[in-house]
Amino acid sequence: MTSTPPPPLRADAQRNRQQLIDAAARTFLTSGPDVPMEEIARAAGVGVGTLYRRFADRESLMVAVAQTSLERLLGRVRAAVEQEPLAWDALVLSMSHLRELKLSLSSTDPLPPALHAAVRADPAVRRLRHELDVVTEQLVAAAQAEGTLRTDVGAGDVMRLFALVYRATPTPGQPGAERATERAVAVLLDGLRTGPHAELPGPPVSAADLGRR
Amino acid sequence: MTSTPPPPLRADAQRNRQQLIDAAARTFLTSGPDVPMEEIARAAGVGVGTLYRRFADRESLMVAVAQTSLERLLGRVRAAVEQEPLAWDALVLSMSHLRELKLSLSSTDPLPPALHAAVRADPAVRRLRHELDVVTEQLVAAAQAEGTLRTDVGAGDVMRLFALVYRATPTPGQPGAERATERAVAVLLDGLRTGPHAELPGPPVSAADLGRR
Amino acid sequence: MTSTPPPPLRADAQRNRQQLIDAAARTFLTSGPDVPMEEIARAAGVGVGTLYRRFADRESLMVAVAQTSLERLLGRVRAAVEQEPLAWDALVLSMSHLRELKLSLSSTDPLPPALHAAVRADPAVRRLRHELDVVTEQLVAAAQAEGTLRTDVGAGDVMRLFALVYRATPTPGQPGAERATERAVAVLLDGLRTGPHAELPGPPVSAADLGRR
Amino acid sequence: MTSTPPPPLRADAQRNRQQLIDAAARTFLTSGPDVPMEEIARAAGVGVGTLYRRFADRESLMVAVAQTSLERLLGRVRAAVEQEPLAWDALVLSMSHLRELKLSLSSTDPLPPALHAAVRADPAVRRLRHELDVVTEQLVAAAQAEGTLRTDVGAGDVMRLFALVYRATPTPGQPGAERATERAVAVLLDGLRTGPHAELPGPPVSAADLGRR
DNA sequence: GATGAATGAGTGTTCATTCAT
DNA sequence: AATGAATGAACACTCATTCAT
Repeated sequence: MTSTPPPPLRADAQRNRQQLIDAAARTFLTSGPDVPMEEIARAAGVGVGTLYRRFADRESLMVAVAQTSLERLLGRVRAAVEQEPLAWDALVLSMSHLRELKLSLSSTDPLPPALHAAVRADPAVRRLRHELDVVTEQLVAAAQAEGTLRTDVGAGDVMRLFALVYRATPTPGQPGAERATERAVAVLLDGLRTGPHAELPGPPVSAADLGRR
Repeated sequence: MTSTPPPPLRADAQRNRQQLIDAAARTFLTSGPDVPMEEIARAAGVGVGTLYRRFADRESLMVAVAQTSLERLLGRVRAAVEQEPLAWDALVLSMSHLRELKLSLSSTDPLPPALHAAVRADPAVRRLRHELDVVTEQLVAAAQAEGTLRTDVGAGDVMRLFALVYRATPTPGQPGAERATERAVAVLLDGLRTGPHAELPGPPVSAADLGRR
Repeated sequence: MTSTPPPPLRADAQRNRQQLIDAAARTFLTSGPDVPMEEIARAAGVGVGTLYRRFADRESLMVAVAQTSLERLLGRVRAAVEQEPLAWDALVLSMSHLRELKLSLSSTDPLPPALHAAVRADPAVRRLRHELDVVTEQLVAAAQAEGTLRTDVGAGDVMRLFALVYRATPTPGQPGAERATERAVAVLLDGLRTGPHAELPGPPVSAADLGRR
Repeated sequence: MTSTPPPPLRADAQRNRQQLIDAAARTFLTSGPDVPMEEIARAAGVGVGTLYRRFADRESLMVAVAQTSLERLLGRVRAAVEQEPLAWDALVLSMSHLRELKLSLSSTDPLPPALHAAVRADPAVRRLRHELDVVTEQLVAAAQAEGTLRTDVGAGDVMRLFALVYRATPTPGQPGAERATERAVAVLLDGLRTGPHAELPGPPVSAADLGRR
């Protein structure tokens, strides 16, 4: 309707907005995607009205949360690439950050279908998702080139496996659950490492394939 | 309060009850544990009133669904034990049935806490769960004895891994997703098979440990 | 619609019907006029279907209860007239039976308006009510003639006063409440007995006046 | 759980709250304690949501109504004490206000047991009720001292008698019913006034005894 | 700009009444 | 004729969203 994009928010408004997103992320994590909007507002220390001033509805809020999470993840993956000499280590470290992402990586989430679709359709999310795919593909290729990662898997296979395992971790997590998740990841890594493995059915799944469903 | 247990249902009511449970299982699967009760009733081809006549509330319905699923799973696991000469194959086959079970294995599910607790507290569920634990422990021990399963994992580790992987499969599942899940399982199996693996953190997780959280 | 009145019920059906009415009376008393029909049926030891075969709906059932109660009351009043030499005593004894009548004397009851109206409109109830009015008027006149009852009250005044006092008695009644009701009645009687009383506002209220509202 | 009591309501909300209570009182009076909440809301000119924002459920609403009514009654009783030179007159005037109170004096009401209990358990109601008891006891004692009230009754007897009589008055009340109630009260007063009365069964009932059941 | 009050649609659950067995 | 299963309308209560202050 309006032809001018909204002007960038003033610094304090920007900060304010980010606080809302953080509160929402936290609240979604602890109480699921159905939490009353009022609870989110309360967690952010503002009234519902204020929340709605920034985000038209639950959908836009969730999209914003997803954007933020993906940005953060992407940053961490890039940092891992910088810091870890071995691509395998960078890959494992990167994937470990999926854990905090339950809400944003749409392929792994039991979001109500409408929300799911909205998140996936958001341009910023798509762009971030694409960048993440690219970096992960590079990492996977590098790890395979250095001989640490089995060569019959694609970035899609890897992402999916980690997403599945991390997804069920109960957020606050008692020590027992933490340990159990670590063990599951370790088994997974043994299955992914170069070695004497059985043949996998079908061709490797690329990062792009993942999103295609 | 009442001294006589309710008499067994009339044959038609019994059939009807099972239809409701099946419809509920299907509907929970496709639309999550929050589906309107009315939708479940519709899926079963009855009015809400009928649904409520059989099940006092959503909770009892879900408990009934869990019981049924667990019974079915247990039956299949036992059949697998009978049929497969190799414990490894029996174990893999057994676990593959977890796929249809998203709702009943409480340790793997994002049920609203109240429902979750109700399911876990139900005596019949507890009993079935226990029997399942026992059989799985035996299977795991047998597979380790025959040298196919790595010896540093427990039945809890195995159940959890399969539950995680199967859980995310969108039930009706397009071919692409099917294939991706098969590949994920295959990688997992490579991680579980006896072989040159990295050391796992902590002691094996038993089936009972799983339920303990 | 049908031009022939229903044939009198067979003896056993008649008995059956009366059992239903008694169960209903008991249940209305203990659980109010809104008790689920199913509970009434259970109290009578039959299925709801049977209840509905005899009484088209809650309304007819309540009318039947009212009829029965009024009949019983009328019988007792007549017996009191026979037995008590003093009209005053007969009156007091008669009125004491109002206590069991909470549901039938429409003028004293917080029935839902629809039920209230239905009961009052029923011809049998009207007839019984009228007979009761007649007898009470006679009793009142006799008591005034014998000099025991103050002469500026009508049968309507008397009935209303007793109805009010008895109405609040909690049905199962702990001893304390019983005693309190007895005391209230005694004060009332002191107000009704011939003696040095203040003048009452307006003319005496007849039994017929009572029903007129 | 919360360490800060809710802040006082904004002025408009305060007004609104009172309107809701008044509407509820009126509606309970005319349509019984089971009226649809929606009807109460409509009577107050607001949506159901607004009603529920102020009162968590029917219970809290009824408690609020009871509080308000008791407060009003207490105020009137105290005013009567101030204004009437004769304790007898103050007592009669006080009691006449019970008429508007059907819902709050729990000992006289056919509320569903759960509501009844909730009202009685409310601390504010208990306190008001206690204050009312105290004042009434004083009034009764004064009237007995001045020789107008018979000495063998307690405040509990008096309160109960008036409550009974006033309770049945249909609130909007046609002239006939008004008059009939006045006559009933007059008879009652004749029974309570000092004079040649029959002996009452048992000891006087105090105000506290009333609440004890 | 922020707040929280108001709205009303949506869903769980109950129960009067009907009807197949 | 008796039973109790099925139906659906009705009501309590919740919460996303809008709007007056």
